[in-house]
Amino acid sequence: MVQYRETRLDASFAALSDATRRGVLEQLGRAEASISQLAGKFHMTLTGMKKHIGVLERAALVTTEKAGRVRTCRLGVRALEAEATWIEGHRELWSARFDALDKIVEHLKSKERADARRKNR
Amino acid sequence: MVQYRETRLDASFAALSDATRRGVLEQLGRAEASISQLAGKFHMTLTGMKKHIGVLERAALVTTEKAGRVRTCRLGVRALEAEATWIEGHRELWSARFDALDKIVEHLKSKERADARRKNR
DNA sequence: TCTATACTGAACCATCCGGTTCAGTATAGC
DNA sequence: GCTATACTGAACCGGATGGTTCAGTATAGA
Repeated sequence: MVQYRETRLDASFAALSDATRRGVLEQLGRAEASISQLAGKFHMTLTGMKKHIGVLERAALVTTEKAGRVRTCRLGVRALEAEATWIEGHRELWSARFDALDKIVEHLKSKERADARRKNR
Repeated sequence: MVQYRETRLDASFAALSDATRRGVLEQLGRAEASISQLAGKFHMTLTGMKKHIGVLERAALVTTEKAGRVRTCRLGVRALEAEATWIEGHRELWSARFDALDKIVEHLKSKERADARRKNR
């Protein structure tokens, strides 16, 4: 039996799974932008881009603010923090296993070398 | 104009966007397991779990090997490496911005304090 | 006031997703 | 050889996704 309900992570990883949205994040990392600017840059209709922004906003990766006609998009504060934490937590698991594997391989190699020396004597 | 085609990342983030699959990764971090064992643990049909494993395998997060009737699943070597790299690369961007923000806030605060002192004089 | 711009929302479409059932194949063990 | 187990594959289902068009509202600026 396993606990598996972390909807915030669901939303963010889903948001990150689209190359256009990762591109938007990259873009917003350089400078804030309006929806129509982003739509232009990614060759997409305004409506299409607005949907992407909606996804990023729901995942709290982006925040937006409307002034007059223009909605300006910015990177969300604390964005990617939870995701990085999750991944790093699990990388530790992996790393431990790799280290163990490395040691075994190293051990085998040194044994091999010893055997070779013995043979050449 | 922006480059946005990195299908490997697409696949992994999509794989990670499902809580069941994240659970499976966690589980496989503790011990390797057969598909039916995983299916049992996550209250799902064999077929359903097999699909999840397929997704994880295509994202190279998991590898499997069939011996006799049983297909054993293990964490993939180098799993999560690319994903962590991407996220960390972008967190740097964020961090830089946060640091800048922190400085501004700090500046405003100290100014506020100075104003308060001046007023109280 | 008129017009161009910027967004918003509804509706539609094809495709994918998470899950199922059901029918099949292959192997372990008596 | 028989049977239970473990997987595989096809087909189906409802709902989400990524995109569009079209029609609307609101605001900036001449």
